[in-house]
Amino acid sequence: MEASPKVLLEIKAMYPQLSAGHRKIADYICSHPEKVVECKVREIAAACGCDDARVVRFCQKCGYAGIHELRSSLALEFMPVRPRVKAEGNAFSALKNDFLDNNLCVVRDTVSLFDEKKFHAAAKKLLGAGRIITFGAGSSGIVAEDLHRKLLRMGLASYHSADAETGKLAAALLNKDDVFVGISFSGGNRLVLDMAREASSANAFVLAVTNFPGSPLGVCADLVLQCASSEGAVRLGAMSSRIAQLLIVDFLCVMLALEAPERVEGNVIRTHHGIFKE
Amino acid sequence: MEASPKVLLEIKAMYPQLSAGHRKIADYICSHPEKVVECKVREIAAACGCDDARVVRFCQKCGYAGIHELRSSLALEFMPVRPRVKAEGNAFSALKNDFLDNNLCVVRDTVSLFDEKKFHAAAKKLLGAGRIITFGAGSSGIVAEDLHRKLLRMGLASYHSADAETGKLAAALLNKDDVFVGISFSGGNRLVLDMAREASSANAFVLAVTNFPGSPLGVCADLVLQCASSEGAVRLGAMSSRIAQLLIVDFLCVMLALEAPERVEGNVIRTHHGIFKE
DNA sequence: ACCTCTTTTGCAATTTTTTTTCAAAATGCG
DNA sequence: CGCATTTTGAAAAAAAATTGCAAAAGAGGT
Repeated sequence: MEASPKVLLEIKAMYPQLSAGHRKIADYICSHPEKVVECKVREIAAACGCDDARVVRFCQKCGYAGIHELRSSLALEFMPVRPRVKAEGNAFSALKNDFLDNNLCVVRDTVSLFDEKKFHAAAKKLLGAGRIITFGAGSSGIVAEDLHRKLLRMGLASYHSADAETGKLAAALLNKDDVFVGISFSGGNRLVLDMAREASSANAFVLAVTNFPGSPLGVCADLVLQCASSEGAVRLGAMSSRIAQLLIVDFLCVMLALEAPERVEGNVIRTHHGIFKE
Repeated sequence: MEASPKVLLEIKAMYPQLSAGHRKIADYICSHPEKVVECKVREIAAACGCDDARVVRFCQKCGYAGIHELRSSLALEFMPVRPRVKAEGNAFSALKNDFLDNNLCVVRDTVSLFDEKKFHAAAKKLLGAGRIITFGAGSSGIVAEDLHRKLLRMGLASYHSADAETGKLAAALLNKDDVFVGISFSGGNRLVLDMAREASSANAFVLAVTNFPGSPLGVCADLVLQCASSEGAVRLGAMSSRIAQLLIVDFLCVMLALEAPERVEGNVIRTHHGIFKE
């Protein structure tokens, strides 16, 4: 899997500023970039059901002088020989590469740990839940909040409080049809743990998202979704763990959407329409 | 080391059958293949000290209909094949692969847009700021909160409120040494925009994190850090955009740490110690 | 809902680029 | 040296890309 060429990224970034007709061209180009190189304007226009003038104007709107400039910019991105001058291994690009590698690694490792049975079970539990409480401390808190938001969006009775005391109170009031989702990198955070135990003794189902299934939280949970941790050279706050946790939340939502498509239909559509209004 | 493109090998193979004038063109093309893509016939001819007709005839002699065919054949050699066919497996692993690809793509694309000057400038502004306010609506809100946390951790005077009214009030009270960080996928969210404008007219520095530099937020900002958008097959809420935004926040923090190591020393240690307590 | 002002669009004209034609010059060959 | 073939550049022709313009569509403000 390759990174997309900058030219296409730029075009995608222009999307909101484009008219419907121009968007059609943008779509076509992004999904068939090779056509830009091998076809004449006329043919691209035909494929997009419009006049050539529109294609040319599209190029101009995207900052190119015309089709020729777009063509060569696009093609040149792939030409390896290009400026040997790029031999510069400057500090910034080295840093960038480290950062990239580190994050790619987290994504790959976390996804590779995805387990069908566990996600399936988690999705089922959540969909059948009476109430759901999500909680995480520190950086994991924002992940908990994100999950909460997504659950709400699907019409599930989710609750989230950043305040541990309030959350603990709420957790104690859960019952056996309910689910508590605890998120913690280490699985050892006291606030999350207390809440999980509270929920557990109220007979609620405890779902844990953590890097360490053998941690106190993992042990106390009924089901653990595991993140991969990466020991990046640069470690500053909880950088990559948050991303791994979010990947789990995202994938969990994909599973929810598959199990209960009716809950998302409307939302997906609404999201699509709303993309450019947020 | 890369294999030479077929087109060039073919040209080299034609060498013995070429006239002196044509050999000159062949040499030129083989040593500057990118020129074929980016230059007009006229320019290539000039570089070879001949008329354009000769260049066209050269192309024809090599078996191409004209310069256009040579151009596209050459460029196409480098364009990634688009088979896009993914290895089969069960439905779950297919889904997993899609999900993985999509996320790897977001990471790669976003990192590829990292611009040294911009990050440097952003880091400098933040370090020199009197006060900092971060804000994002919806999913971007959690990113804003995450950034806020990290800034605080470095001892910077950051402020964040999830409530737009309060935030707007705070933004209006900024002054020229202060920074407002607005985060929005589309760059068109009204709440973020209002706040950014408020901050802007108070003469604060406006830093935007958005996928669309040309959006209202991007335009109103003094500096834009751009995320890459991905057309995931699965689009549910703002999945990948959040991750792209977090990558930017993370990298920004790496830059801050580089520019002002003294601000992190203590914290990094504290963080390391605290990992298993969270 | 209505009107104004801006943007988008297709057509046709224009300009630019590529290709072909043609006659002169060069080259090969006996 | 002279004929046949190839190569060449200038200019004509064709093709492709771009621009101007007026009509249509859309956005924004009453």
